[in-house]
Formats: sequence, structure tokens, C-alpha cells
Amino acid sequence: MTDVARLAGVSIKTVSRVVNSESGVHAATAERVLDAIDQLGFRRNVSAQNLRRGTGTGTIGVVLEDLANPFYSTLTRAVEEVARVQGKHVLTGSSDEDPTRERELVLEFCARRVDGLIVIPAGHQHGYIEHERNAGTPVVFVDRPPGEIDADFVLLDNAGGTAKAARHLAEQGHRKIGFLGDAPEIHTAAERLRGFREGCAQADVPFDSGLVAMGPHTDESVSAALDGPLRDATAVITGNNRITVHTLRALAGRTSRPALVGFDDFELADLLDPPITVITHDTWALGKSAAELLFARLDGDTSPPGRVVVPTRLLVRGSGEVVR
Amino acid sequence: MTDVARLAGVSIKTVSRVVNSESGVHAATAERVLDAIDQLGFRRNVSAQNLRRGTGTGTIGVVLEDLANPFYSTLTRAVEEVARVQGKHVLTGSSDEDPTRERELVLEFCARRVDGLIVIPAGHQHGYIEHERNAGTPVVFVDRPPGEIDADFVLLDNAGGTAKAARHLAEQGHRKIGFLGDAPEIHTAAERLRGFREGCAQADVPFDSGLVAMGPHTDESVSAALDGPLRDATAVITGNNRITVHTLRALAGRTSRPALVGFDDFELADLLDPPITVITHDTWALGKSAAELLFARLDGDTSPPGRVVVPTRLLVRGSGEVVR
DNA sequence: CTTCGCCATGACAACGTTGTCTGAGTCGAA
DNA sequence: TTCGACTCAGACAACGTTGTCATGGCGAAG
Repeated sequence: MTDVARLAGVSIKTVSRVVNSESGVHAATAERVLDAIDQLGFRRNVSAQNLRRGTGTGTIGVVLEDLANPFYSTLTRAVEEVARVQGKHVLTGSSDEDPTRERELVLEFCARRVDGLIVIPAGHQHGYIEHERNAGTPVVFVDRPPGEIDADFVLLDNAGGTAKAARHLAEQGHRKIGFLGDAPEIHTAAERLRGFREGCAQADVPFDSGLVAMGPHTDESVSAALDGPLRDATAVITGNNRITVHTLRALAGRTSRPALVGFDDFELADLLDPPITVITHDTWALGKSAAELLFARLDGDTSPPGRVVVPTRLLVRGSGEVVR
Repeated sequence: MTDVARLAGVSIKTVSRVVNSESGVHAATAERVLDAIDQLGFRRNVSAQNLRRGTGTGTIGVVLEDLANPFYSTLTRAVEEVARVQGKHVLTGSSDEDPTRERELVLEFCARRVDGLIVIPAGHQHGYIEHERNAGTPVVFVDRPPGEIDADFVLLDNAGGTAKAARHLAEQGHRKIGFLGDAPEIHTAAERLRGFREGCAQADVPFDSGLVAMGPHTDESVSAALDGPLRDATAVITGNNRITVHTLRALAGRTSRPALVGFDDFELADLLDPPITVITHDTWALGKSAAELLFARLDGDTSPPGRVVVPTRLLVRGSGEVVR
């Protein structure tokens, strides 16, 4: 800026005025300054501007589990879209389901003075985030609720989804329904199991914990679960898109396959044979709601923490209607 | 920091020393400072630090087309991973294939003083980026080469991939091979078409421009292309994962289907009936190479612009071996 | 008891901006 | 002719850090 000022033969303040399109600069002077800016390729240093102005940095942080997972990338894109119309940018970080990494990312983003945070929790302890919230950085949790603290969050109707799936399978005549879920420490996995249990109860189907396997997350372990505890199940509910895919792969060669309902829709589910019945939801809406909640806070909303639940829907395609 | 200093009864410089774990602070003093930091929830302002230090911001910018597309999100995740071990963070922005937006994002990121940029070009004109490169911000282009300027880039072997596909289909006895590609202005689309043409020539299959449709990108338009220009094709090559999926959907109900080879592998391709033969590549490697190139520049590598080509491979699964 | 050197600490400037205030010049009206 | 109002421009401080240099105290060597 000093260089621009020197080249244009004005003071840096005048350059600042031109850069910010402030009024009160003679047209000819402004012209000279703009020329100098062009000539030198000057670009305002946003960090310095933020420092001086004391306003936010125009950035929001998104801490998620794995950007390569379509669920999270779609969610992030939705956040980015909301941020864009607000003129904000998005800093992302993948925690890999590691609470320590989650924490590091959150604190790092706070040190970078993000205006707000959207966090998909990896851990259950978020007391550490209270300092930051008190310091004025709003935080919205997505997909899983925060632990220890009372804060905004946006969740899916996990239990409702699997309950619907269980009832649906019961209606199809199934009495031995298995459940393949993620590790039970993960909130969504626990909730989906709970919903499954409730759905069984509602449909008068016996809940058999022997038909439940929580945690397998490779082709091999899923296959082993299907051959082991879930051997006698005539139908299976899979707890997320990853597990559904593993299950499909495990079942691929087999002649007799259990009926299947998967949590999370996925591309091409309708083109498989049989087409896969799923519990679907609007991932985009999940991210959008979270972002909107966050921006409401940034706009000064100080109402008590909000909880948004995004509905899930059973999308019948065929795989849930096949009986062994 | 001033507050911490006051509370601990020291000068801000001492706080700075403690925060930076500099030597030469009495243990007892450091203890007092740390207590004060804890008590006040102080977090160093990284913007101010960067401003003062004059070193980079520890951030790299990634400008891509659409984060919700698994191809780009995987690529970004790979970049993030490389950045992580270097202690850097990632700022992302989706251009939506709009050159203006691409440019805005690049310039905005530069104003935020990112240490480097990874750009998946939306446009063909990148002269505007020279200023920034001269100002010391290295830029690596990915997936498509830059226009107008000479810079580092990492591409897929697009032409090689479709040439392999064409030869493969020719070996299967096909003489009327169609090509369904993206808009020809897009570099990858043009290259893949070129490769197709070359592959046909190599295999002595007549290249028929009547069997080529470039640009359709909805279920409907793809379906129309299959019913129109590509009506007589006994085999079809699809130019990217989006188009492959549209094609699969369009063909779903039909009794007689052309053989199919798709560019880009995709999840569940092996579980469809028939399993889909694809031209596959290592998306992660693409992102990783780009990031490594960028960090080499940041480490002071001043060799002439590098060009990396990531190989593609034909993965035979079945759909290319089906003859109408 | 000096003097030297080291250790712990602080004062101050500067990074690149911008808000506030002040000043120089111009113009029109009394 | 004087004065106020107005326009344009610059000086200066401050945002939160950290690099540089200075200072005071204290132990050891002379």
C-alpha cells in the first residue's frame, strides 16, 4: 500500500480510501491510484484489515469426519453455499473420527478467528469449546449432538428412520430382522439401533440382540457378521451408507439373500438388482439448516440453543420386499 | 494478551514468550502466565501473528468445481492430508464451472494471503493469476491445464484412457462405437474425445462423428442422445462419472443395451448387472501430486513448471464385453 | 568490592490496514 | 473583504503480535 501511495504520489490513507471505494477522493486522484494498483498488482491484505477493523475474518470453520465421504462433502457444500451469499468463506478440516484431532482443529480455527464453527463431533466431550463460545464464536453441531454442553445442533431423525424400516420389514412378514450398525459409541449408531428396537416393539416383532452386530466396517467383518450372528436373519437393516455397501458386496455372490434396508440413500441404489430400499434424508438440508442457524447467531440471535431435526423417509425400492 | 499480562503481572512480551515456548522465562513466571491464559481462555490471534511475522498464513486455497462431486472431494481430501503433515490448513471454494467465480475465489484467497493455491480451472484464461504468482503465491493446476500461462499442472492421461477403451471395444468386435462426452470446451472432454478418435484409428475402426454427442448432462438429454445420434452404436464410451450414471439410468429399462465403458470408476460399479467396465485412475494420487508439487514450490523449488500425468487404466468388469 | 557476564524481563517499533482528526485550499454569500 | 462551509488529502494512532534492544539484578571471577 505504501508502494502504491508512493507511485501515485499520495498518502496511504488516500489509497485506502480508493481501495474501499470511499467518497471524497478526487476522480483524477482515484484514477492515479487505480493505475498504480494495477501496475503493482496490489491486493489488500485481508488479515491486516481484519486486525484493524476488529470485525470478523469472514471465514467459518467446518470440522467434519472425512471430506471424501459424500455425506460430509455434500453437507459442506451446502454450508459453503449459504456462506457464499453472506460473503463468507469456508475453512475445512477432517477429524478422521479422532476427538483429539477434532479439538485441535476447533482450537486452531478459533485461533484463526473464524466467525463461527460448524462441527460434526468426533468425541463426546465439548467442554473445551465453551471458552470459545463465551469468547463470541458461535458453534453449531451437526449430525451428532455435543457432549457436556448446551449448544445448537442439527440432527437427522435417526431413530425414526430405523423404526420405519423395522416396521416396514415386519409388514413384509419378517420376524427375524438383523441390524448391522456402526460402533455404538457413535451417537447416530446408538440412535439408529434404538429406533430399530422401538420399531420392532411397535410391530410386535421380537427384538433379538443376538441378531445385532455393531462396529464391523470392512467387507470382511461385515461378511463375517452376516455369516455369524445374523445367519438366521431373513432381513437386515444396515446402519449407514458405508455398511450398506459392504453388505452389498458381501451378499453379491450369494444365492439366498436377506431382505435389506439401508440407512442413507446412495447413488445407483435404484439401479442395483434388486433396487435397494433405503432410509433417505436431505443431506443438503442438514448442512443448510446448520449454516442458517450459525448465521442467525452471527446476526445476533441470542435465543436459547436450538435443536433442529431433519426428517428421514423410507424409500421403498425392492430390496426390502424380497424374502429369503 | 494485554489482559493476560496484566493478570499475571508481567509484560505482554513475556506472555508472548510463554505462548511461543521461548526459552529464558523463569519457571514460576511461566506458570503464572499459563494460569492467566487458562483463566481468561486466551488464544493467540494468528492473523496478527502472521502480520507481524511476515511469514505465510499457513493456509492453502483450493478452488474446485463442486465439492459435492466425489471426484473433487476425494482430491481435496488428499490435498488436505498432505497439507496436514506440513501443518497447513485448507480453504476451499466451489466455482461451479464459472470462470468469473473461479477468478473471484482465486483473488479473494490471495487477498487472504494463502501460501499457495491449487486450482481446478473453470475457465481458459489465467493471465490474471500471473500477478499473484509473481507476488510469490505458487499455483498448481489440477485436472485441466491453465490457459495463457506457463505453470505447474497435474493431469490425468485422458486421451490414453479413452484410446484404451476404444481399442478394447474394437477387440470385442465392435465397429460402431459411440462417444458421449461433456461439453467440448472442457479440456478433459476434448482430450477424451481425441483419445477415442485415436483409439479408433489404432484399432482400424471407422471414426464416425455422427456417433458422438458432446454436452448432454441430464438423464433426459443423455437418453435422447442414445435414442438419436447413438441409436446404431453397439458400444458406447461415456466421458465421465456423471454421464456414465445418466447413461446407466437411461439404459436401465431397455432390453437391448450397447456395451459400455465409462471414464472414472465409481462405487458399486462392480455390483451392477452387468458390472461396469471403466477407465479408472487414482484420484487420491492426483490430489497428492498436486499438493506435493505445491509444497515443493513453497520449499523454494524454482525449477521450470512441472507437468505430471497420472496414468489411467482400463478395468474390465463386463459391461464392455456385452454385445447387443 | 569491583567487574564481568548471564539471566529474566520489559520498552518500543513495526507488520498493513483504517478510523479520527486536522489542515490546506476553494468557493460563494454576506 | 471576510467568513463559513465544503472538498480533498494527509498525519497519526491503533488493532494483536513479535523481533530487537535495553535494563536491572545477581552470582562468579578477579
